[in-house]
Amino acid sequence: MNKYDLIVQDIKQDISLGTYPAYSRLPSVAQLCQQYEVSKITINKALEVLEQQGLIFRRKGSGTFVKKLEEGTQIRPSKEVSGQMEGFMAEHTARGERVKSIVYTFEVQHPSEYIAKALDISPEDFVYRIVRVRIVDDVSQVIEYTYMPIGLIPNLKMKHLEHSIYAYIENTLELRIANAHRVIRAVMPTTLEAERLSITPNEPLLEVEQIGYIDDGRAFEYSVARHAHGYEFMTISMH
Amino acid sequence: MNKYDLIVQDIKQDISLGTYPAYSRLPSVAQLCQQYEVSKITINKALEVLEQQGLIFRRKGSGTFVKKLEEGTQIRPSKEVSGQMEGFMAEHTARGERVKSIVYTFEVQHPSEYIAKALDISPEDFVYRIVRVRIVDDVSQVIEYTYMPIGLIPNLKMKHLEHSIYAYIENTLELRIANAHRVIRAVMPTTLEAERLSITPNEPLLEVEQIGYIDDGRAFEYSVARHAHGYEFMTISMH
DNA sequence: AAGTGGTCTAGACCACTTC
DNA sequence: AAGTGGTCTAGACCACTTC
Repeated sequence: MNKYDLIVQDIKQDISLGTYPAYSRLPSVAQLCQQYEVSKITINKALEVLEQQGLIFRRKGSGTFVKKLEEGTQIRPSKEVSGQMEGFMAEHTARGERVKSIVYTFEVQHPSEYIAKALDISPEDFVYRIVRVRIVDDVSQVIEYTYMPIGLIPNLKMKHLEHSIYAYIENTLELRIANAHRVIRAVMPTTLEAERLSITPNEPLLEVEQIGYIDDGRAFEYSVARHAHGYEFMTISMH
Repeated sequence: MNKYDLIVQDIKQDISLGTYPAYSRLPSVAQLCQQYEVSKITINKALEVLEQQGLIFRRKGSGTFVKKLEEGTQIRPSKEVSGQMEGFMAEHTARGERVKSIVYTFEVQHPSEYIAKALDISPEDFVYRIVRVRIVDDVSQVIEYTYMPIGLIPNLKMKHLEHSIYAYIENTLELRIANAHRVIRAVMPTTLEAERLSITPNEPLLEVEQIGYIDDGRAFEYSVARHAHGYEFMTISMH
């Protein structure tokens, strides 16, 4: 673990315990350097992470302050702001929820031109096509259409789909998932989707189209997830 | 302008001109240090920015590589990944589009308890309540419900609403907008909204609920924007 | 004038990949 | 063994705010 990550965790804890209450000033960078026995750059990196997670704000010449948290915001011990890249399973089981999956489709086919482009492969390569509904605490939450190149993700089995594909990729294949590009839209469900999600056909869905990348830059996943039941996507943006 | 920002701009240009094509390796950090006559930390910071914008990826022990851009992705010369915090007006006029606003409501009132909490003010303070429809190239794109504390944003006038509130805040009031917390959902329009947006009542909208902050940590804006016509919200997340 | 955070340097050491 | 990016140090200088 890096020094700055440890400092991030420590300051996070101090904020969540109320040692540093909302609007209070953190010790100055110089003081934090002394306290943690590190150099200025290490403190700076830690504060940068905390700022990007929306927990503090920094004012040149003035100091670093604890942000007032909005109602219902939880300080996460993990690195993620809103649990984006952990995978569906990890995110929900971490909250103590029961997750099930119904797999409607699991086949291998040639990708459409659009998907081939997104994954940066040839239309003559093969991809898995997976259709799953994810069920959290007995409520159908989301229907996912996932495409993955078999060349990159070999030997994918039904049992992985029923649990976590991400765990298979990271633990068994030992690939490191790096980041994802997402496009978010509002859509209406098709008749089939409404049926599979047990919703009325006039409930809008939040569609998240995603291309996931591993750390060597290759796209390992193109997916479209359509979330029901007022699913919320949270994000923090810097000016 | 910082050194690293200049390097970011320069490398961006080299990528968009094809000097560094997709999948090619950038010069090593050491080489870039020589080339730009800066230290390693400066190059690192520049590459960090480019990575967060999704233009490159870095592999320890291996090098820094140009990412394959998805179809339709534009490299922006500005700092923003997806133009989140520039304000609606600036974002669209930058693209050469004509932007108009219809102001339906412009009044001062006490905030609801929920909005008072979001803005971290008392329910006895006053806020502007603004309802606007934004029209881009003669198409109604979005209806916005905006609440701002009059204590923080004094003397707001109709002419600002018709153009850019952000410009008024940054240029006239000289407040610096720092960041925003957003929650995104899919919703259906009300009958009134469908009318004002000139859409059918069964077209889903992308709702973006936002709290905007200035650089001293105070919330200057609570707003709910409901976007029509398949508006897309784009984001990049790191693992 | 004193304190603050932001940027930057020259250099060190490390884990990792193999250009 | 050589090259790579990532982290970290001790210290400098700067713009900014006034703790």
